[in-house]
Amino acid sequence: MPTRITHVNDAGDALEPHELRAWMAFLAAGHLVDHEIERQLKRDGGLSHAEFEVLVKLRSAPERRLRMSDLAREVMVSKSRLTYQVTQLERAGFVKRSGCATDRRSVWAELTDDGAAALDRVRPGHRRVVRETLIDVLTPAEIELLGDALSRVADRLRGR
Amino acid sequence: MPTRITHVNDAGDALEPHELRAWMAFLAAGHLVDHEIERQLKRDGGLSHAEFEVLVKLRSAPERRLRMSDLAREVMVSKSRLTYQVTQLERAGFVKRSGCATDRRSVWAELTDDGAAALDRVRPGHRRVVRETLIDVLTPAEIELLGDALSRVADRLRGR
DNA sequence: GCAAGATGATTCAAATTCAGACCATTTAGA
DNA sequence: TCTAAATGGTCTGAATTTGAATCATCTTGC
Repeated sequence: MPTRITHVNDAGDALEPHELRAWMAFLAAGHLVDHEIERQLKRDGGLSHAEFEVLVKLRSAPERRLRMSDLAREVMVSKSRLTYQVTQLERAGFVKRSGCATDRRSVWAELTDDGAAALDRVRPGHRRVVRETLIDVLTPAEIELLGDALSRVADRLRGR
Repeated sequence: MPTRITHVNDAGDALEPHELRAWMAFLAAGHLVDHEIERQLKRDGGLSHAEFEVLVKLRSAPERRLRMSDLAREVMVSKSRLTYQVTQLERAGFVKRSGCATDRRSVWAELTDDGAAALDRVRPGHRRVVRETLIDVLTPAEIELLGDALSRVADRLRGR
């Protein structure tokens, strides 16, 4: 047990050593892992991580397409940022936009065959990086617990 | 290496459900927590997260100052990005640059009193967000394990 | 049926980030 | 000592991101 705490952990209190360590590790790991991911995707397919995420979400969507705003929510980017990214992906021929019949405000973003192919090209390397940087460094128990804990963290924040 | 492999987790193989879950949670939690952090710092002190990190590192450095490149390494930011950020912070009066006597290539970035004050202003809110979004959502055991596991992940990547 | 407000998406200018070129030291080696 | 390579920082132009404003289309309540 660490030093005995005599008062309640009120919001705003300094973090305790263990908490601070977890926070700093969380930050650093996030930074570093993302940096590796970004590097690999750029090198193997000229994609940014966000663009990759867009393609991934589209691939697993029904009919390989999603409305812009749903896509933005999935990938967790702002609408204006998504507009830009999809424009880039469209320019590359990986995504195609089309109007939505039932709601003429919305726009479908649909994965093209070229987009699917691009995804296939980078995916093996992507998986390798995910393994090498994160998964293979953790024990099965840690993977389990990390999944539980961070899912809870994410779920909390989504419901805001 | 045999080419006969059918189920071994060779690099490049699809992630298993548990692994995928951990990976997605890691990504999502990182995104969402950082978003909250960014929001609070911007609102309470007009600082970006990276700028805040710069001030934090400087505060705990001897004489409240660091050389630009050491600072960049600490904050895990590219040199050119740090140059920009420090220029902004200097403009705001939170940091002061000065030449280094022993190595005339280097530049000291030093935290000013105004910078320290700015830090004091945003810190309580910052801690609150760290608690609310991450720490308070985890059990002590999870905090412990998260710290261990992600420190290992980060350490691995630093040594590249 | 219709005005007020919500929603979906894009646009614009300003701010930030990136990668690489560049300049001035410093360091190492022959 | 001289020179080539390494290091520390900045600068530049292009790319990206941000946040607010805008536009068009739904939705709601009356």
